Formats: sequence, structure tokens, C-alpha cells
Amino acid sequence: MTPRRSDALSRERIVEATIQILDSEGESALTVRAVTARLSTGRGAIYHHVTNKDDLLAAAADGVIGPVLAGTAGDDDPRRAIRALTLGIFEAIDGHPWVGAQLNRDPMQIAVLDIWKNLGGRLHALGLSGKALTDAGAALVNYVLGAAAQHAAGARRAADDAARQDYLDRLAHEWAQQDADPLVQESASLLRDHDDRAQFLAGVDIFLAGIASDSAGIASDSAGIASDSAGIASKSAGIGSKSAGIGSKSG
Amino acid sequence: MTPRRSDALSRERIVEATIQILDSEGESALTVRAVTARLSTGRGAIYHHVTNKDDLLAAAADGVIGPVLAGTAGDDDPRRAIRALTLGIFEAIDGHPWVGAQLNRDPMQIAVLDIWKNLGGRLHALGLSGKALTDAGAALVNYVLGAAAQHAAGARRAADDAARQDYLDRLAHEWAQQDADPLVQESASLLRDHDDRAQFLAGVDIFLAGIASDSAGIASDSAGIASDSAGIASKSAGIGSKSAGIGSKSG
DNA sequence: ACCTGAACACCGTTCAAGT
DNA sequence: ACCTGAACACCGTTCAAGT
Repeated sequence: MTPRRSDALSRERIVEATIQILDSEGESALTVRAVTARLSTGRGAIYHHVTNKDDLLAAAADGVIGPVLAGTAGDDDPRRAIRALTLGIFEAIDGHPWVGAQLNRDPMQIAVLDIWKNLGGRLHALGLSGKALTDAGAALVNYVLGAAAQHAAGARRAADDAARQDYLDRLAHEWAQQDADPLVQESASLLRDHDDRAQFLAGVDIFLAGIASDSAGIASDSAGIASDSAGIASKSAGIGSKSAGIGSKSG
Repeated sequence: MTPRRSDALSRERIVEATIQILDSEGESALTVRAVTARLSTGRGAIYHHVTNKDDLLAAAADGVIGPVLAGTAGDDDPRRAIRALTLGIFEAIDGHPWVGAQLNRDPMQIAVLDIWKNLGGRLHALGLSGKALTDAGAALVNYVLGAAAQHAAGARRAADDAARQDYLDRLAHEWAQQDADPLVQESASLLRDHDDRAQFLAGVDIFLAGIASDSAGIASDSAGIASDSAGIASKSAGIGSKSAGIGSKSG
């Protein structure tokens, strides 16, 4: 904010311009030509600060996700923190649909790593460890990223919501066709009118219920054990925060 | 197989050539020039049978997923069928990593719709209906597609497995760094040496446990109710089968 | 109706040349 | 060291012209 002269190109300024383009014009509008035009510089200049377009997209995604993760540091209840964390990611993707696609492109990118670390910390605070922890962490991360991608793709496809209704109609219709059972018919119509946000949270709760249940491999009462390890959760949430600057050209 | 002259171009032959290119040379090698070269035809010829590259990719993904769904029609036990169905999808994506990315690109494509219909049918056979059914269906589809994308991206990234180990090392190390707790250390090391396939199935079981639990919103014993509605499952599995030819140019 | 292939309007990335 | 912008090696898609 302080230096607003055309001082110098920097990774931060490039990422900032990238996010602006993606938010306002969509993923297809992101070209290095568009970035250099917005920064009024030469085509090859950005390659001094960024390895390539993939690096640029990963940095932009982290620029959106990083602050979301940092914002959930305060909560001490693991379940509530997990709901807040996952909902925060969902809403970030709702507001920046291109992030949904980007997070599913590379499990090695910083933003995905940060999500893993934060959710992993919360699950540990819930009493999980060992294989149960990695299995639960992977399941939750995969669910969140999958839901993010599907929701984002739906949002991208239907800026005016018409095509989206069209899609849900079609899915509901085809689904209903395969069975005359009134229960199936009812479900199909629910599919048409559901709220993505509520449905996303319902999915998070299904996973939390599955993790708490015995068949998923955890001892007994998971909520009670969490008391002394709850401290790591708030610590872990802060780690992913200012990561927008990390991982510059090493890819 | 029978007509192997250069008889005529058709949507099927084009999709077949597309799958071959994607399997043997990867997603970056799929250009319409590569497709027309393999079919020794003119550049614009394929646009008589296919709307655009997106349509081509969706058809190719359905060409892989369709037979997988059709192959699980026999099972009468919903839980076992869900495990077989999801594992089949996972293994198809393991063998064709480009499918993992493609399924996450558009929730409206046939392959995703077919997955929804099949899993939805099985969940209904499990005794779910109404909001519980759509919530569970969305959660399971999102988990499967998310896991698929992450696994596929990992597989694509590391043909030789070296970069993959590198990634897991890095994640484990960063994760372990945030806490000295031996349980976290242990989990981090497990992260390094886990089996993607087993972890995927563990996630499916977490989900199934979550559905069975009361807190996810289902009545009581879900397995017992399924007896009379189990019939629709085998029917539903057949619907997605020969869909490679459907949805030609309407997009 | 189906096919051809040149043409169009773009891409990401590189690199000699400048400051 | 950082930046420029022309050049390179590509893309997906269209469309007049052929059969």
C-alpha cells in the first residue's frame, strides 16, 4: 500500500495482479500477456520472479487460502474448528471459483499442504493418531477438495444460475427415471433445490461421525481425550498464514 | 475390430484414438493435431463428430468409467457394492490418471452423472432417502472425485515415484515440525509410507460409518431396511454402461 | 454429407539486446 | 540485476474449397 509508484516488479505484485485477473475475468482470461499488460511491463519480465504459469496459479491459490486458514486460529473445540476451517475453505472457493480447480491440480502445492497441516492438527486434537489420523486426514482433505472442485465447476458454468438449474433438473430427472419408488422421486427433487453450502457441511458432519464411530478404528470416546492436546490446534492454524511469500522459485 | 479399413471417421473411433493418446503420452500430448494425425485425416474433420476438445475429453473419461460402473451390477450387498464401485473408480483412475483431472472439471459430464446415479442407487438400497440420501450421495461422490484427483495428480507428477516420495517426505517433515508430540511424529512418518489404495478404502469406510451413525441423520439400523429396495441397485448399475455413445454433439 | 488443409487468432516461454 | 519485446514453437477452431 505504501509504495504505489511503478517502483519495481515483485513476486507479490505479480501474484496480486494474477488474483485480480482471475477474480474479475475468470481462469480463461489469465495469460502472461494479461498479467504483464496490467503491470505495464514486458512479457518476459515476470519470469524473473516466477518459474512459470503453474507456479503463478499455485501462488495465487495460496494467496486466497492462506488468510482463511490463519483466520481460524482462535477456536479451542476441535469439531467446531474443523467445521469453521472447512466452511472457510468452501466459502473462499465460492468467492474465487478458480481456486477450486487449482487445488485439485497439484497435491504438492503450498495451499494444499497448509490445509493438510491445519486439518491434521485439529484431528489430532480430537484424539486421533497413527494410521487413524492419516486416514481421517486424507479422507477429510479429499472430501473438502472434491466438494470444492465440484461446487466451483458448477459456479463457473452458471454465472446466471440458469444452466445450473438445468443441470440439476437433468440429474434429478435421469435419477428419478431409474426408479418409480416415491422415496427416490423425493430425493431427486431435493437434488434440484438443495443448498450447496448446507450440503457441504452435512458432508463434513458425516465424516466427523464416521471418525468418531468405532468401525473407523478409534478407541472409544474421542471428545474427552482431546483436552490436553487441544493446544496444538491453535498453534497449527497459524503456520499456514503468511505463506504467500514462501516457495518462490524452487517449484 | 471388424472394420479396420480407413472406412469412415466416427465419434467412436475419435474417442478411441483420444484415449490411446492420453494413456500412452499423457494429457499434455492430447491435441486435435495429434488425434487427426493418428487417424490420418484433416484437422477440421473431427469437428463433424465432436463439438470441441472439452466434449472429447468428457467422452474419453466416460469411455473409461462407463465399463467400470457396468461391471459392478452383480452385487446385492449395498456396502460391499459401494466399496467395489468406489474401488473400481479409484483403480480406473490409477490406470488412467487423466480421468482424475477430467472428472473434476465438469459436474455435468456423463461420467460424473453415472457415478452419481450408481452410488445414489446403492445408498438408497442402504435405507437412505430424502435429504439424508442427497447429502450422503454428494459427500461420497465428492470424496471419491477428490481422492481421485489427488491420487491422479500425484501419479502424474511422479512417473518414477521419486518426486512422489519427495513430496511425502516434505509433507511429513513440515507436519512433524509443527509439534514435538511423538504421536504427531508417528503420523507424519506413516504419511510417508502409506498405500494410497488402502487409504482410499479407509476413507470410504469412514464415510460408511458416518452414514450409519445417528448423528448423520438416519433412523436406526440401516442394513436391515435395505432388503426390498436392493433390487434397484443392480438395475441402476447397468444404466451407465453403454453411455460412451450418448450425448454426441449437444454438449 | 463428409472431408481437407490453409488461415486465423491466439498461446507460454526464451533470449539477445538494452538500462 | 532487472527489464524489454521480438521471435519461436506451438495451440484450438473456422471455413472456403473440394469430393
